[in-house]
Amino acid sequence: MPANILLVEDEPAIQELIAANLTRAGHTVMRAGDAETGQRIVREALPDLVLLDWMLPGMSGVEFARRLRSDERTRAIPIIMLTARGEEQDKVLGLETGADDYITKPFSPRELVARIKAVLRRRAPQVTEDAVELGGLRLDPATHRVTAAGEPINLGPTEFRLLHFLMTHAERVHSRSQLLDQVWGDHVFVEERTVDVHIRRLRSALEPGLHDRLVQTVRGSGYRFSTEIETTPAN
Amino acid sequence: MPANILLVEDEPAIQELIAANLTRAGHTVMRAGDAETGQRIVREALPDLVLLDWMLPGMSGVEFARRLRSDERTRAIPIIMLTARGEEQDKVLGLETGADDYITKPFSPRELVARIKAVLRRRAPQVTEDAVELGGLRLDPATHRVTAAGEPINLGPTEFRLLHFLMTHAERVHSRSQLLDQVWGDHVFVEERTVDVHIRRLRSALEPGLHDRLVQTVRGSGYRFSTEIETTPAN
DNA sequence: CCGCAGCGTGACGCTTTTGTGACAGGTAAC
DNA sequence: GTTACCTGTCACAAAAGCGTCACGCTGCGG
Repeated sequence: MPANILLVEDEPAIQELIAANLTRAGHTVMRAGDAETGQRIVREALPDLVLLDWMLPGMSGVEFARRLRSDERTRAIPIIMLTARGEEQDKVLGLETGADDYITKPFSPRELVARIKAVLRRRAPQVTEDAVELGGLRLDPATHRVTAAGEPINLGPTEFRLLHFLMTHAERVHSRSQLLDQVWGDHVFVEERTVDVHIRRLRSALEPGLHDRLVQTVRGSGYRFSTEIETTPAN
Repeated sequence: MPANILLVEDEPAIQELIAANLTRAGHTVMRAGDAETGQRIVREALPDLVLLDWMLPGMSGVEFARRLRSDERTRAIPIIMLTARGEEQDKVLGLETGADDYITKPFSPRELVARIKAVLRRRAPQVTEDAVELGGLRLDPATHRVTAAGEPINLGPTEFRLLHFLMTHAERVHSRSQLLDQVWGDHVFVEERTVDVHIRRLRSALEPGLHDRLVQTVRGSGYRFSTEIETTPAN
């Protein structure tokens, strides 16, 4: 679950260290060396989370947090306070000012990443996806199961996502490039023909000669999931 | 949302004051003047929440909290610490020991009731304390026992909690990070792969080749407890 | 009937994910 | 103290998927 994180920290060495760890964890990091810069970035970029040093030149972290909370657009942005040992009594104040969590320096990179994850998840409660039932097939994201007339069908992760997408966008034709974007993600780079191979694997996993017809080829365009089985002209 | 609340407070006047307010808010209040009495009540009555004075004769509040957390049955009970001004640095210690919140004396009755409500709501998705019976396995939180066809199965605390969660949320796939949150707790930071190890220990504790199949791996997603044994594709 | 572009298919290294055994602390009971 | 668990974390082994390729088939326009 990658996020845009604003790091407000005046100490360059610490800033660098933290940023490196966050990047390695898959997050995008924006940096600010002082509160003013931080505020500007917040307004312009609307980060998903703010990592905020307690001691800042010019404006204290608490004041920074207070301003974030007073603006409607930035009110919901989670804040994690960074405090040094010996400022511990301030943690309490930090929490009361509206920080969602705090970490005492020095901290382990793992703890930092874990707390970020926890805060982000707390803010964005997971949406439970509903099961799809179509053409005698049933696909349930919650249990990660696919069944045809009660009989379980074993699919690999990619096949599962592929079928899920096709079923939730049934009757529509999707080009290989569309499928790559939606199922693989728009950041990955794989051959378009790879889609063909997974379609094949998906078909052979479904009951051959029966449900595999639900996954149809549209020559020159792409693939489609359809409950209307194509009639093979008996010529 | 009325609750059974245990109040551990040695000062009679304060005890009386708090109890009156809680009762007026619709809660049931049990009182203890010292830690020993408190512990006994906790074990016997399993309150929904513990209001815990920081300074206690005999045993500190932190020690009290620690013991609560170390017992399987009382682990999930939320704790709110009561601290006097000037003990503020201890708040941090209190939080880190496992308290869910803290309140500084003197406090307003309204604040107290509000915080109680907040903590209870946060803990709201309480798992049932009833025995679970599923797939030939029986797990009883009350007696802390697991049996398969009458035969007892020995599990460590973590394995027990893990199995308990999986069984009470059967058929559903849980990612490692979800399991860490639900079984270990949000404030614990351990490697995700630790889940794997405990799954393995859990499996090998269950009857090999038989009940261990109930704990299933969903590659790329996580784990699942299911009575529907996965069909191994007969290739 | 031919050629060509599009698609199906089987095979094959390779990477990622998961299982497993071992180990160093830590804790509670003794 | 000592003993017997638990626990979290490794490193390594095993397994399962994945992406690509080469080749063969198919349908369509000439």
